[in-house]
Amino acid sequence: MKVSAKDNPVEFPSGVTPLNVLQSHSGLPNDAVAARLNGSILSLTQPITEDGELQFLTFNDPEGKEVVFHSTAHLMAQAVTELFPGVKLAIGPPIAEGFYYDFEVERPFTPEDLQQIEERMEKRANDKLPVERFVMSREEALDYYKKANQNYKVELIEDFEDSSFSFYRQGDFVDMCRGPHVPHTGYLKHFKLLNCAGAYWRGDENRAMLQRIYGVAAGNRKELKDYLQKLEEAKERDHRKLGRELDLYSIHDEAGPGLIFWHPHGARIRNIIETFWRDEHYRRGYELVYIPHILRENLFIKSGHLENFRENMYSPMQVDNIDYYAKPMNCPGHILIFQSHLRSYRDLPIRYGELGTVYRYERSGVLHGLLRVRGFTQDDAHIFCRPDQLEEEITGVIDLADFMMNAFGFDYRLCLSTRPAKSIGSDEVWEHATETLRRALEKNGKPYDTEEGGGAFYGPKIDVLLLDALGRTWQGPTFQLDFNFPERFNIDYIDSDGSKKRCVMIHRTVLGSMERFLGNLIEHYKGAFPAWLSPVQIKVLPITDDQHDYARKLHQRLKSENLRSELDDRNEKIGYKIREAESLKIPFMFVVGKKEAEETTVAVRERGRKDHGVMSLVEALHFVRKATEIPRSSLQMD
RNA sequence: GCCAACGUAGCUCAGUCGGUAGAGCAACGGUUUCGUAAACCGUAGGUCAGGGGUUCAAGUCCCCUCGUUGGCUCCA
Repeated sequence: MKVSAKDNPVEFPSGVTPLNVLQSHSGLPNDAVAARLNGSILSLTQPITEDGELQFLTFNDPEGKEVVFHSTAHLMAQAVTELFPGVKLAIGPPIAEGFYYDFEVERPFTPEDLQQIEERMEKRANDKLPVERFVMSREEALDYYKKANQNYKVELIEDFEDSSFSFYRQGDFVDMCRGPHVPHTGYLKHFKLLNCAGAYWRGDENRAMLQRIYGVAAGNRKELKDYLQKLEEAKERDHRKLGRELDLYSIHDEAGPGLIFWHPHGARIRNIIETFWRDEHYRRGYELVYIPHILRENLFIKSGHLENFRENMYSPMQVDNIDYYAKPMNCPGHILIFQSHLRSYRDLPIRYGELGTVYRYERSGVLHGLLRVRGFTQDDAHIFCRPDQLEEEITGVIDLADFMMNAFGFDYRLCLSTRPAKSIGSDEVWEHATETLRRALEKNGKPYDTEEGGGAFYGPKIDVLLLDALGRTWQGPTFQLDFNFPERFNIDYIDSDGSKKRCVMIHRTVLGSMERFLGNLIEHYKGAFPAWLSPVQIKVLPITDDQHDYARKLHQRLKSENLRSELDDRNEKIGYKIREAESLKIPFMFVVGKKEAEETTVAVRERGRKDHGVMSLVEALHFVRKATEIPRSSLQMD
């Protein structure tokens, strides 16, 4: 049998293991955790029976990482099995940043349990128990798990058609698993259990609630430390913490959970973004509209919201014996405006935009700061167009979203979601629409992912996933094609031949919602907003009382230049004022002492310990202007 | 909604065995007039989330409700 490793073909007897190869060759990674042969991933101890090129995988390869995560999940399950006799095992897969395992136990795990489990894991890792693969027939496997009273495993087997199943054994612990795994538990050195939580069996809320333990593993001590540090940094960036510290917003038990109160500084940022948003939409041929917040029941019957979205809607209020609902979406309102006239093919496309506030009932357990709320303002728009305009419109929307993401410094990924199992409309229409989206994406040139079956029931969509400064992704803007509303509402236009034709409708946001976007933005910038967004751009800091007159005049001058300035004329030392301005993340500080007042100059300090020295007023204004400029797109207007 | 943990001053947090509420910062009043990340002295601030129970006595133990946090499910 011929196996080549590192472009070095060597004959090996059939049944050689990657570990053998590793030991008989120099120059191969000594930290390999698994191998790849002809596209499939192998344990290092798995005998090779076919020719091919052998590659070794370390923790730095995605597949190697997965193997380590998975093996660590097994190690944890072993520890839990030993410490909690009678525990039932469910599943324990690797996930993007670690692993988890679901258990059914007598009582939920406590933080002390986690520590104990972790200690037991370390012990078993030190034992360097060999991890051995073996196979049982379907009947043997079923019998084995039935006898062991492991009903979740029994259910898993019953759901598969396979005639045999692979198992892994380490010490006394056995788990059914596809593998592959590390050769022995001594490979697992750097791991930490993070938290435990309830999780439904198979994600179904009607089924048993199991206890899930999450953990993380790393290739070495430093990587583990770095990962834990990243978690700490995420805490420092948390928009709920910064929102309070920077006095941006609050939520009140008294008023209701999930409802946001924007304080002056938070409102200031939101206002800047909204003005920016409106200007850009007018520039791009959108018309902005306003619609009421409560609408009659019949409209939501017609739209299908009461049928499909009722559980997310607030209970109705009765007026003159008719039910009115707070709107959970803006589309029905925009459709009514569209339908207030007969529309010609020449009128299209019509783009109605609105910063439209909607109310949705969200289950109490899902609320989260600004990111998941019950009342929020979507940067919504609905585009009504002819089928032949669809591609150009989508292209325009992608371009607008790109502009927005760049303006706020977000990197992003695009994702195309196709037809889900439960959906309306003909295959032909779906195919055409999906292809149109795909063409627009191709033309755009940026890479994109495809999520098969991820679309809405009424049409395919493109999602924009924001990547923040920590590399975390957030669901942001979304563009959805809709075949449902045009049918339900008979949204038509008169074509050039005088016949009625059905419109195509696009729902889109380019930020997501103001609340969620602001939340993302706070975390992205760690509260240190660029000057154009900063609620306060300049703090004027007189050194002693003698400069108060000059400082006040300076502050007034800055305000008259449309700069957002605040004056700190409290009786405090300059170090104290600077410290506070720094912690409030104000971009510029104009320090004025005796010298500056006499010479009509300012000592300019920039956020982050940068002293730019003394400047004339004109210079200082010029300096600040560059940073406070509002981004504009270089549109080719025709 | 479900599982778990948590809820003490505006914020961050102490509070032992059940014995009657504490610090730092912030606020307020003074003193100080100061050159790039915390001057000094003083004052005030609490229905210990809310309600019920056990007890001679509850921030502390038990139950219920509300809220928050981490997950599950769902989503902008």
